[in-house]
Order: sequence, then structure tokens, then C-alpha cells
Amino acid sequence: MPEQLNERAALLLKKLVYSYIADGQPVGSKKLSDDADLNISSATVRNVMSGLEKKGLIVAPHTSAGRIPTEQGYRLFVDSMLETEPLSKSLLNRLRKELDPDQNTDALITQASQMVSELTHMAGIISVPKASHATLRHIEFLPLSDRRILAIMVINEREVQNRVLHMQRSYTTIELHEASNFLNQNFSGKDVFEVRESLLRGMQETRENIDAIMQTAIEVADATFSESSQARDEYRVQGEANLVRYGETADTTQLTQLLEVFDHKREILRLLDRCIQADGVKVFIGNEAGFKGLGDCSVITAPYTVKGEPLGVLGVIGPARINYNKVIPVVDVTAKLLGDALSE
Amino acid sequence: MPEQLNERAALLLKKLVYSYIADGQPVGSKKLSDDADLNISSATVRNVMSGLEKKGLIVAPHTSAGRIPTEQGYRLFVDSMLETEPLSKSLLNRLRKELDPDQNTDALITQASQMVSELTHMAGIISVPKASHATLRHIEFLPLSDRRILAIMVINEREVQNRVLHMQRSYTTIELHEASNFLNQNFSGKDVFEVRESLLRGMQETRENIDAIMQTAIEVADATFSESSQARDEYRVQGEANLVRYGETADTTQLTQLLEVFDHKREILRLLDRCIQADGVKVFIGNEAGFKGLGDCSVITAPYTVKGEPLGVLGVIGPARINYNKVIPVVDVTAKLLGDALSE
DNA sequence: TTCTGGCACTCTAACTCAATGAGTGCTAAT
DNA sequence: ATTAGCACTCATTGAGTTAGAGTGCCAGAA
Repeated sequence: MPEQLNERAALLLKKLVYSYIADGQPVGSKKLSDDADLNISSATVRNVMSGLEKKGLIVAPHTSAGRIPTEQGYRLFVDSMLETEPLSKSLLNRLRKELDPDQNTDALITQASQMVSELTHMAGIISVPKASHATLRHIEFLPLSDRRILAIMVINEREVQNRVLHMQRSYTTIELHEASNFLNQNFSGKDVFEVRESLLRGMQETRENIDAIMQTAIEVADATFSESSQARDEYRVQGEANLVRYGETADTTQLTQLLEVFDHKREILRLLDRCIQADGVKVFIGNEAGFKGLGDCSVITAPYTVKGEPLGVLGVIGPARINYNKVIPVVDVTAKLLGDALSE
Repeated sequence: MPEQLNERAALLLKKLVYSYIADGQPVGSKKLSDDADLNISSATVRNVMSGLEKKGLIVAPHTSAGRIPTEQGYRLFVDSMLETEPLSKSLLNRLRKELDPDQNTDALITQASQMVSELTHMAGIISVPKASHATLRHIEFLPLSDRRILAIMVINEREVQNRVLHMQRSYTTIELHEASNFLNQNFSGKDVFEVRESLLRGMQETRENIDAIMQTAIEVADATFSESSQARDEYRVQGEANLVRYGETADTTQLTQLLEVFDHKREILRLLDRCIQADGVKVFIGNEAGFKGLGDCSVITAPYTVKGEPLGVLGVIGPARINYNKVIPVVDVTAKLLGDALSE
């Protein structure tokens, strides 16, 4: 809203943010005039800082302390004066290795979230990909004791899901084998929901003169697919413990508050949902995230995509005072690699 | 080592521990003489306390404060004067529901650890069961693109494992189908390691005049089983964040120290190993756990067994100042229920 | 105009000091 | 054996003080 920042003022703001990120201490005019390579006295710096303060970019915690960036200060810093460092080769290799595409989705996203958490020393969050397309590849049934069946499905070429079904009656191995053969022959490559629809329709139309195999197939498949639509938890958090180590603040209440947020899954989910459409890294600073009572925290997210289709969001959450130029690339690259791994 | 405790002294120690557990404040003689229903003046209590202190059961943080239990004090309390409360019906039901036996081992142990963590507000730890017996129930191969195969095994009646294999050459669906048929017919019900041995032996003996099906079966099975022996992480920690909420102490360093312990998996693993043989609940107080630099913490464990065979250990870790009479039954019962669930 | 040195001012962090009071140990009386 | 009483110790608290960091502003230099 106010006129653009003076070039020098911008430089000083940048230096100030870097300095504050580095050692967490409010930055005074003296220190800043020394650090910045401009030949400028501390008095001049003071004048400039006074201007920055008027614009609401920095603030002094108290009279005789230096200044620290405000939310808007961080915002401006992140938006227009951030120099992200590319990831080191070794880190990149490590990430690539850990995100080995020969894992199932579940393991992959857990891994991804764990990696960003570890690399950034913040808490990692990741939303479980919504199963946009679920193509049935293969299905198998095994009888367990006492009218229970173990159903194993291969979805999307590589996802293996299994569940135990409680049936009305018991089935023989032969029956089950025939049923799975029937399903595999007729429905392999189809969308699982279509399969279910189709089976249900078939059941209604020909209820009387249905043959035994198909009957079994329908019963079992119905049980299988109806259970599979069951919602699971929608995102994961890893490495909350990292947040504790930021305990320099020693402000336990704030920390507790932050941890409370994780209990109210709703809010986080809403935030992640908001990000899934945007592409590239998104940075929320302080209250921008929309959590109440969660000041001085940042959330950094990046959606991961498969074939251009965004599936979910990967991110980290931690104190606002973090090394954005290191963290942002990590989140960015991990999201990309995760997308690659998921697209096989 | 010293002579037995006076009955009255024991009662007072018990009251003192309860009081300290309840509000975390050192307990003075006045308070204790009021709380205990004995008609005893504070002076008498002081005399008794003085005795307890000589025996090393309680200690005063400083002259003008009350007393708090020492490690040995807790020890004696836990060993001989603990009145565990049975679990409430509703809690028991909840536990039973969450530990639904129709889940695979992995989900079950995660669930169990999560439950104890949540119910006790401490960090939950659980050791992954060592696969003592691994009986092959069923195996299936699906071709993926580019010389890769998806292998799905059902182990122990209900464990479904799957992995992607990179093969030397590509296989047709038919080949793979025949191979899995061969394996299912000949090796179903056998121990997987035996299967592997047996296959390798067969391969060496008849290397030349081996038929194509068996050849494929051997190649694929070998790849499958050799990967399956790959070690995974051996225990899990859940709900570290709970420890933060115990932040009354506000002693961040101690907390950080505790979290460090989780990074050195070795120590925890050793502790858990020590517990697996013992039956019933075991309580380690303070340094008994054998972690260095981890004072004022307790670890409570119980092994979970299937058919009397101990498979792993479930437990919690947290501050020494906890409600033993609530926590112990939770750990105890959860371990039992987990054992039940695992034995189907 | 723009910058700088200087100076008065403000406010926190650190320290001392004394008062408070909780809790103890000891002793003499019951 | 138990208790009341008393002297003693020591953490905690708050007030008062100081030191120093940092600011804002102004007047003079560039």
C-alpha cells in the first residue's frame, strides 16, 4: 500500500531479517551498519529503520532493544528479496534414494514427510493423496477361519490393499478362486467404483438366474469395495518433536498451543486444501495460516503432482524465524521428487 | 537393605507419593499430617520423614521445602504399595474396538502404541515383533513395466506383504502365473526361510534339467525372499509431543535430552530387549532404565505374547512423576489385548 | 538536501538487599 | 511415644539500583 521501498531500505530490511534469522536476537542499528557493506553510520541506519517501522515492516519489542521483522516484514522479505540456495548434490541424491519409487504410496508419503521434517528441523505435514483414479489391476481372495475372507486388491498398478471381510456365510477355496478369476477377467483395468456400480446393477437385473460364480463374486466384491471407500485420516504430521528443540524461546505455552493445533485436524486440513490448487511453494507467515493463537509461526507448503494433476500437499510448520532460503528449496524439491516417484 | 518399614511410615510414604504425583509440589509435614487420616501431629510426621530420608526414600530439594520421593522411594512405592485401579468398562471397550484383530500386524502395533500414548499422555514405545514364525500361505506375481514384478505374499494367514522386484529379464503373465501356482502348490504352509533354502537346494542339484516353470519360480522366489529378510526399523515411538505438555517443569534442556534419546535408537532397543523375557508389567524408574542423562523419567513396559510366546514389548516413557496406578493397568491391558488381536 | 556525531532519554537485564514464610530439627514437657 | 514450641535455614519475592544497549532528535558537516 505505501510507496515502494527505497533500494537501501530494502537492503537493510534484508540484512536485518537474515541477522534475526541467524541468531534470534533483535537487531540494533549499530550491528546493522557494521554488517551491511554500505558505508553508513548507525545514525543513518536508525533513520531508515524508523521509516521501516512506520511502514509496519519491523518492530521493536521494547525501547532499548533492536528491531525484529513483523509478519509483513517477513512477507515482503519472502516475496521480493529471498535468494534461495539450490540444494546440495549430496542432499539431492539422498532425497532421491529415500524416495525410491518402488514403494507403495503410503510408505512414500510418510517417507517424504519424514525427510522434510528431518532436513528442515521443523514438523513435517503431508496430506494423503485423494485417490482420484483407482484402477483395479488384480484381486485375490483367501479364506480365513470362521466366515472371514482376506481380500487382496492391486490398485493402480502398484498399490496393494488388503482387508479382512466378514461374510454372511463361509466360502470354499474353490468358490473364491472362481470369483476372483471372474473379476480379474471381466474388470481388470476398470475403475473400482465403476466395478462396484456395474456389479450392483448386474445383481439387480438378473437376481434370479444368476450363476453361482457371479453370485459369489458379487457378494465378495461388494463387501470389498464398500469397505474400501472408508475414509482414513487425511494428513500426517511427522517430527513434532523438532519443534521442541526450537525451545530457545522456552515459551512452553506457545509450544503447547502449537501442538494443540495438530489435534484439531480440521484447521490444518483446510489450509492444505487451500494450497493444493496453487502451484509452487507457498509460504504462510503467522496468522496468514488462519490458525487462531498461532503467532510467530510459518507454514511452507508445496503441492505434489502426478502428470500435472495435484494429488496432495507437502509442507512444514515451524517458527516464523527460520531459514527460508534453505527450507523452501527442500520443500519444493521434495514435493517434486515425491510427484515423480508416485508417477512411477 | 535396612530393616522393614514401620507400618505408619509406609502409609506416610504412600500418601506422600500420591500427593506429589497429584500436584507436583514437594510435600511438607503439615500437609501430610492433615491429609493422612491418622491423628498425628506434624512434628511426629517430621520425625517419621526424617527416618524415611535417612533410608534414602525421600529427599528435600532444599532446606525449606517439603520432601519428594527419590528413585528408591518410587521403587518401593511401585513394588509394595501400589493399588492399581482396574480399567473402566468404557475404556476397555474402546481399546478392544481399536485393536480390531482384522488388521495387519503393522497397523495393530501402531494402533496399540498410539492408544497407550493417548490414554496415558506419555510417549508410547513399541518394539516391532520379530517374525519368529513366517509361514507362507499364498504368493502371487504381477508383471509391471520394464522387468519389474510386483510380488504379493500372504504370511501367517493374514500378513500381506508386497514388494517390487527388479529382475534380470522380463517375464510374461503366464510365466508368472505358473510360477506362483507352482509355489503355492508345493510350499503353502511351509516356513518362508525353509522355502528359500529348499528352492536354492533344488536349483543347485538340478541346474541343468530344470523345467521352465520351476526355473522362473526359483528366480522370482529367490528375489522375493531375499528382500524380505531386509531389516526394518525395530521399534516405534508415538506421541513424543505429549511429553512437551508435561512442560510444567519448563526445563527445556531435560526435554531435549529425552528427545535425543529417541534418536539413539540403540539404547531404547536394548531396554526393550531386556523386557521381552519378563512377563507382566515392568517399571523402570530414573536411571534404572540405563539411559544416561535421563533422570526423573520412568519407563513402563509389558511384553505382548501370542500363545505364550513373547513377540515384542509395548510401553510408555515419561516423567517419573506419573499416575502409576492408572498407567500400569493401561499398559498391561493393552499389551494383553494386542497379544489377543495378534493371535487372531 | 543528505548524512553523521553527539547527547539525552528510555527501558531491560542483572544485581543486591531485606522481608517473608514454608518447612525443618531439636528439645522439653506430656 | 507423642507433641508443642522455638530457633534456624533457605528459596522466593519485591523493591531499589546500576549498567548498557538502543533509540530519537538535533545541529552541524558534506
